[in-house]
Amino acid sequence: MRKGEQTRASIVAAALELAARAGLEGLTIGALAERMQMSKSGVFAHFGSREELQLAVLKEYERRFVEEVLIPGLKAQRGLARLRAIFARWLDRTAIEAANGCIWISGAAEYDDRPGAVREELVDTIRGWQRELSRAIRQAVETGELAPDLDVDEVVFQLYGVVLVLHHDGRLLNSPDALPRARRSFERLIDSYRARGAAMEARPAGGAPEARERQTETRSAG
Amino acid sequence: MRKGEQTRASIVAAALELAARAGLEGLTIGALAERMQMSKSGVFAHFGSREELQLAVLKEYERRFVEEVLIPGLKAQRGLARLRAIFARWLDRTAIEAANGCIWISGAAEYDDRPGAVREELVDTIRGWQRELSRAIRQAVETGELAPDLDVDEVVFQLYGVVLVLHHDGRLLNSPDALPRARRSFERLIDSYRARGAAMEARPAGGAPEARERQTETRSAG
DNA sequence: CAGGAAATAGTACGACCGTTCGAAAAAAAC
DNA sequence: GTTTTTTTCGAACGGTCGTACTATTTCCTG
Repeated sequence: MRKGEQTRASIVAAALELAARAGLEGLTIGALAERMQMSKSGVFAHFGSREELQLAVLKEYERRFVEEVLIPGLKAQRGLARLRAIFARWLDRTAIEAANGCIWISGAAEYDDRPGAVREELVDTIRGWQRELSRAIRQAVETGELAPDLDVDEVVFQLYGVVLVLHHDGRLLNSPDALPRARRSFERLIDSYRARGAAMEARPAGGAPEARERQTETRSAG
Repeated sequence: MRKGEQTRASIVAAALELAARAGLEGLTIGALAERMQMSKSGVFAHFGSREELQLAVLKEYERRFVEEVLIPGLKAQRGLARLRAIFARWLDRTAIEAANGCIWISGAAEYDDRPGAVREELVDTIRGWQRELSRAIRQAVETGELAPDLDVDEVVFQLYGVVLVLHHDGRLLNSPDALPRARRSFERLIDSYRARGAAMEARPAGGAPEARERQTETRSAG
């Protein structure tokens, strides 16, 4: 049964590239089969339905996203440094995707009105990512680097907006300035939320009120 | 030749509603004919091709957008008041579209990789709208309400991001807080670009982390 | 090297798509 | 009221889609 899983994985990888360009809804079994140099039914047999294929693509996309954006970002020191690291990687990835396309963003447009398993998976995934962002922001508040009275969800909202417009301008309008603008927008945003006055540098360890961090707990609904 | 134009106009109006939900790419002549209680070929004859239908929808959408957002906004006094009026109407319209869908935004995802007349029309229209935004911002600089050294295109970039994430969160994630968050994000953004005092020393952003005062209350999360 | 299981190919079906074409119906012109 | 133009219809075509079903090939194991 080893060959099957191997083939399936390479099909998903190819599907990921096709879906990045044409969207999850534009992903077609025929085109995928042609790209794999397989028959339609040969590809189909690995998933049983197109929807299952789309879900597999969505899960693989998330896996790579976490691997490329979140995991490396968690190596930075918790607080503003980590938030910066995560967001910088997110921006870089989105900018690269200006050549391909982000299936979360295209999927948001495709499935915002289309109920079903794909939409649910997409919503759950994006909510999960926003939860990770919230955590990073909250930690930057706890370290005293960001203002204690900020609205965490609103910061997430604004950060997401920066990424969306980066994708929009970079991909539809072919704006070469989009990436530096997104970076400056982030800095300006964070700057407006900086804690004022006392204690610019906080010490995570020592007499900190909260418990020790757990780096392995990245997702709640695994 | 009067009946024809009349029918065509009502077809375009119906197509606008269908396209708002399913996207320009999901707009189908069969579904449109059914909604109009006409035959497929009867609908088709008014446009000659699907692409021409999509272009007609795009143009009608822009006409309504200008009529509902830009024109009323121009009645406000030029400067920050006008910018506020325009953006407020834009947000309201986008929030309403959380129930339907904005074909500029869905179209951006659908056509960012698909060359053709529809994409060109979409890009031209959006660029035109961004140009109107630029003008309103520039006027607010000229009146002395916004900082003279701001990057107009970057403000447009950030404003567009707010609208995109409003649409995203409101429509995909069904977030009820999206609209007030978008409004506060706008106020915070504008506030960070306010002209400070009289002609002060010219120091662009980069240093001076303490230059801004906090006057918007961020803790009013209701 | 067998034999059974897993993986792939081939073919066909029904549904929908945009589009074409000629006839019927409706509207406008005279 | 008749003629001419415009508008609408109905049927059909070629194409692509996801999927089912049946062979055939390939792989793994005893």
